[in-house]
Amino acid sequence: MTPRLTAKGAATRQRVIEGAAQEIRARGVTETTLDDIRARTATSKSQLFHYFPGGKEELLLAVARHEAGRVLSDQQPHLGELTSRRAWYNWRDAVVDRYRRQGQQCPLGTLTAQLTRATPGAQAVTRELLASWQTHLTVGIRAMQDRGEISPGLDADRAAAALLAGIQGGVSILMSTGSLTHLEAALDLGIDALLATPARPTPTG
Amino acid sequence: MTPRLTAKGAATRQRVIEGAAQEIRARGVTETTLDDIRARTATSKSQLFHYFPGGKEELLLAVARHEAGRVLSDQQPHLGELTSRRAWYNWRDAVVDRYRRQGQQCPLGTLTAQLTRATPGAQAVTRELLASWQTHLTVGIRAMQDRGEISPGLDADRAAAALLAGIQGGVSILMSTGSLTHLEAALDLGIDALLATPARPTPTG
DNA sequence: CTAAAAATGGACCCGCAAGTCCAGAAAATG
DNA sequence: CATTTTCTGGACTTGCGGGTCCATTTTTAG
Repeated sequence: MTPRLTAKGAATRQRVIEGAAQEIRARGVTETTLDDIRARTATSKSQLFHYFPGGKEELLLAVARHEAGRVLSDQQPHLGELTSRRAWYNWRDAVVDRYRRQGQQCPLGTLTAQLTRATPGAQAVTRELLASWQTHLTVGIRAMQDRGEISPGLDADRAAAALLAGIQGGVSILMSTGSLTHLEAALDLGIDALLATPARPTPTG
Repeated sequence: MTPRLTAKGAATRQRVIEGAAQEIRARGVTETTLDDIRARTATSKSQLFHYFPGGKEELLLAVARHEAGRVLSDQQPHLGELTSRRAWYNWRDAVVDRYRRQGQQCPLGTLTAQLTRATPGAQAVTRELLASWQTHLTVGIRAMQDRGEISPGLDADRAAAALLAGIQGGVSILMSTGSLTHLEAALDLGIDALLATPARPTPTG
């Protein structure tokens, strides 16, 4: 079934995925044809189908996975150590920066939008990405609660969900308007709401 | 240029738009062909091009406009009179309800994602929808500020932007996971944050 | 009632892009 | 080495779907 890949083969396969990702970022999923990918990655039609027997759909899914991986790694190390107010602000800046750079191209969003209907696998990619992202946030909130910087009464997971929603929405608005203001507002107000929570029952003194 | 429409013609045109919207909701933009629309609306190819000389793109744009209109009207009358705490909660419920009903089909999102690259018009539709939506929220926040229920120091427009982002993100997560929790969390925490704002500079006695 | 304009039906064209196929080169294997 | 497997090139097929065209019917207008 799955033919063993030689080093060369694995390299080619990877080259195709990355080239496809670039092409999709540059021109959009719907506008990208296998021939475009073929041209950019200096491969032949038979290679594409050799490494992705499921055709375009399988290739797009691989690209989606690739892009999903980048989303979180681009937020590291900040996302992994949300253990101080400072760390939260650093993370915020990393997120804003990442999406400022990315601009209006959202490969993953359009990819999944494109694939969701067809493949259950694509939906899983998004689902896992979101879950992992949210977990990181929840862990961060809990850490702050342990340090007494956020009220222990707050539902960490629910707060993380809301914050994540704000980010997603900010990004999606960025896609359609080109403006970062919503993303920034969502992050700023979201984090402020978290950190403004009285740590302990107002231990003033 | 634009041929005058008879009553019959206008009706047909409208039928096509609504049928196309249904088809797209049911099967997704990319999967929907002119022939599907033709079949569902009991029209002929020539009619499609008669009423939408610009072809599929023009038709999709019309559908996008149609769907955009529904987004806000579905939130009325609540969205237009956010002048009490009660009203805010009613609006919240209306939003959640609307998207619960819509489920994982987001015609507008996929439509604009599909069109944005091509037409500047599609981007304008989204932009205007978001702007109008946010304005309603801002007006509501200001109203609450006037009534002394929200601190006058709060930046109403920025808060509205954050809330809107949360909704957008909640919806987009709903699309990819089928779960309403994020939308609810974003709305609940967002509104709570607004209404929890001390009305006046803590006039405690 | 009649001429013009609009509405409709549906056959047809055409290009594009996904997918197939086979033959030949390169690499692994023993 | 030999031979088996993997990798590569590229011509070819094919179907689908957007778009065109024209003939016919229906409606409007004077």
